Amino acid sequence: MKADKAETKIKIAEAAISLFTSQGFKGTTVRQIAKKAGVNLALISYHFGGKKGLLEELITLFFEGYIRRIEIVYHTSNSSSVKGNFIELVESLLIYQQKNLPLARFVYREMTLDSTLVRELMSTYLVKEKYFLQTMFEKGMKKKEFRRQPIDFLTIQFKDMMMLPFLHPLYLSEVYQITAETETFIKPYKKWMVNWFDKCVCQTERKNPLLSAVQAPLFGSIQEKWGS
Amino acid sequence: MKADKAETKIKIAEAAISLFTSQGFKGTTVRQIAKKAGVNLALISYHFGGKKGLLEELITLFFEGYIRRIEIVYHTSNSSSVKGNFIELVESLLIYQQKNLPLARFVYREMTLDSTLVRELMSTYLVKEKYFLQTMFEKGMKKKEFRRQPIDFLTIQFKDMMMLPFLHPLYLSEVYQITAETETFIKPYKKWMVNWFDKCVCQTERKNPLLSAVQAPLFGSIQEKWGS
DNA sequence: CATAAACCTTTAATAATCGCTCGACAAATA
DNA sequence: TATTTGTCGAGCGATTATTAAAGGTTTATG
Repeated sequence: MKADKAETKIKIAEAAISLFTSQGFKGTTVRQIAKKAGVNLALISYHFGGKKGLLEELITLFFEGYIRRIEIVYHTSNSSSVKGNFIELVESLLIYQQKNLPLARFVYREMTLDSTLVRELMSTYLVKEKYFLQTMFEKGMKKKEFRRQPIDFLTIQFKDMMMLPFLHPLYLSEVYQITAETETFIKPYKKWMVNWFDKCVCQTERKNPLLSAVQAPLFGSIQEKWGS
Repeated sequence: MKADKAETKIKIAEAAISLFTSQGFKGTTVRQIAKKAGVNLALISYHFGGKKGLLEELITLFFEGYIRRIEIVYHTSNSSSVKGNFIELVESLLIYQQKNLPLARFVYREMTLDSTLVRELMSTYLVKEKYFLQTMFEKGMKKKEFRRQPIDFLTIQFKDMMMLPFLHPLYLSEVYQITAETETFIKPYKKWMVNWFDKCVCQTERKNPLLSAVQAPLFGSIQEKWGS
């Protein structure tokens, strides 16, 4: 019996993601993957050119989609404020990571290792990510919308906050009974990040007495612009 | 020739930490450890009861020191403000992690896996850590020193910010040319975290006009209390 | 100082498991 | 029918962690 080629490939990939996520790449055997996928062991080498090829294909798949999301927001954002751009970005990336939660988790973990693959991925994708984020932050600073502050730390913290719930889901569920998988998570966490933008990233109105004076009546419309 | 027992054990532990950190636990073989430590292969099983025992001993060692640092600040802090307590904690934990940077990195990575060991460690150490942190945050809120906000997110973000530079040092050095190993790192990063406390955690003075009015002349002494 | 006990280290070997490939077979394609 | 493509079982060669047995060294005891 000969199933569809694409179908078995997907079955292998799904099984691999699940196992890599909970056990790590090195901690997972091709036999486990084949068994979980319900296919023959040799098909992994046939379709992906071996265990290592499977890993690279999965990681690349994740980062391609990840960077694409950033580029889309970067180029086609219709928000007038930079903070608005960022909020669109936050929403897009949270949804993307949540949809690919196990994949994201194991990719992020794997990226903490030392290997030539990791270094290649960093110079390919993460340098690009850094460029987009820092350009956006700088834009916000130039417009006096953001407070001037160390841009490296700012970028790193933003990325880290975006990554946190998907790198440590077991920690969140075991210690805090928070599940990043559910739909109910994204909303409050997004709100939390918006609050961080307001308090830490944006220019505080206190430093500009004039703006502070007119702030109250304008409050509604400004909020509208930024989205809820 | 027979070396000192403790000496051999330390050599093995150091080699293991180095290799686990860059290659991961599963990615490291006992032969590599023995070769790097310059000792016989069987000594690892002899001294640590096998590779797994070595892992558990190292992780436990790290968390024991980690929790002790928290407890010390928690019980013996001489700061009058809760924010002052936290700043002492930040400094103590940053130094501890920096002194054990490779160990911290591989422990944090290993904690993102699914295993009974990880779950045990979480319920043993991370639940305790959560208790201390949340109690401190609640104290700050009761004293109106901290703004009322979701305490789970607050605690998680604090822990995450404390962990960030030590879980992703390769990312920081490859993409940002930041090295968490150097002494020059702690100071600006600590400052960054203090700023986060001021902006995001603490009650803003704007909400209390009276305090705001007397703030300027008192500025010096308050700053003194909190430490630089 | 001599001897026994405890401790540390090495050699050699074991069983288990690893990723991967080969040849046969079946199904689709031409 | 001939060829390509997908699937499978069997098994290869290499490597894994671990251990048992024995040798060497230190320490305690008389």
